[in-house]
Amino acid sequence: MLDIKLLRSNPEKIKEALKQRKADAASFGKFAEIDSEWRKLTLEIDELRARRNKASESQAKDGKELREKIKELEEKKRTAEEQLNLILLQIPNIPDSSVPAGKSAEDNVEIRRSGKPPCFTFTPKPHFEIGEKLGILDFERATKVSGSRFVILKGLAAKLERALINLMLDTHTKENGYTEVFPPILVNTKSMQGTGQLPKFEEDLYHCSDDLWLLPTAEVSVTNIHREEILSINDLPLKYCAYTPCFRREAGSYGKDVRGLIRQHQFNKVELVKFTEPEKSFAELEKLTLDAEKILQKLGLHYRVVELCAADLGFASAKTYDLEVWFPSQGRFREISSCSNFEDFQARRALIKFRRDAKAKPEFVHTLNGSGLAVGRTLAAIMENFQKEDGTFEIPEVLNAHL
RNA sequence: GGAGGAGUACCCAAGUGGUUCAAGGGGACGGUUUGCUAAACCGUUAGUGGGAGCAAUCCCAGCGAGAGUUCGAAUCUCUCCUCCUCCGCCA
Repeated sequence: MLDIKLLRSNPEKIKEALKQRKADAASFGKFAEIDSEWRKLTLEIDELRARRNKASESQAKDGKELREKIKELEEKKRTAEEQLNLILLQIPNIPDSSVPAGKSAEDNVEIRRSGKPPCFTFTPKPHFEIGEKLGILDFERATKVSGSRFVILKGLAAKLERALINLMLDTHTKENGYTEVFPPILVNTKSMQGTGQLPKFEEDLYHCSDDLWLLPTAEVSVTNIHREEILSINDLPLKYCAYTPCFRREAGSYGKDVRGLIRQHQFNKVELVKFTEPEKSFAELEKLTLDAEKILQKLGLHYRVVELCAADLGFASAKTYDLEVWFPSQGRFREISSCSNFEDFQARRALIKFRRDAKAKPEFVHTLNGSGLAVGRTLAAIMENFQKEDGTFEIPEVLNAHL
């Protein structure tokens, strides 16, 4: 959520910024109108209430009339407030000034590369062929059990999945200084609103009974750990890592990546989340990205870091680096991690603040997160990059300690 | 799921319709004293959100959340949430 004061004082700046990310500026066309209506009502109500307070002090009898008038105006104010809130919750974050302009994902900027693509003396196979042939990936039965875009990992694949999770968690906790948490996987509506999944992206989410939602990413429950809290500056930066399954409906991606582990309704991910002071968040984003990269380096996978252009940024993000890993069967890089600085966008929605010292006014923290990494895609990348002509694949040395 | 109980500010806590437009204590912060620390004493302390104003400042909201009754609600009524105790069920 953006600062409402910014919307009042400088709407043009925001409209300009939103154009960059192809968001519709029309979404808050009525903002000014409704906002001034709201302020007018607020003033009127406050004055009436002041009069009522005076009247009740002297036990005068004209309070009834005032009460009815107040009730009427409050009703109107509530309506305006709801509309205003809906507008505010649907406006995306403003891209940071360092973010490159662009029209689409084509305009993302490569920042750096690590390693080299593997050379094959044969035509490399896609991971799902390798896995099905080895009997360790079973898409057919998973479809029977659940539906399309599900998989059953069997034997070595299941074991590798677990080893990867452990490698990631151990690296982030022991080497990168994150605190491991295992959060709820079902969350309430307020949490989904806090990080920005709702109200706008309901169609991407699984909604359960009792008004609970399945996590699309651990970002939601981990960031909301500190919702409506005032943190001490001594605790910053707070760094958490969490392994959770993630659930996405993938509405609107029919026909995309239909085969294999790349795009599943359920997948495992290790997530990194940080809470920082505003002036440190961009430096922390660089570090967080390096933390995620470290896993790919340990596994010996070829990857590149890409800075997303304004048009490709996620709803809540001010700046994002994607890590993309090489997939030999496709001859291209695919996203395996996304590391973002949300600045105070999520903190404002979720009311996460900190105090610089005992007397200071609370300020919003900055929140960041990144995948460290998407586990299924990592497994797929290992199978493809380290495959041998006989249809088997090598297991990176570093995983042995975790198998 | 059933039956009870509770939720007041950073913490503990008084308060069942109008000098409580939220006592008291602890803590925290500031000060006096002191070579330093502690103690003692004095003072400050609901944070927050919102509105008006160039500003000093003024006003409004707020006792778990929301609605209601009333001239007036922490206090009465209803709904919901959370926690605790007992019973039942359960990995």
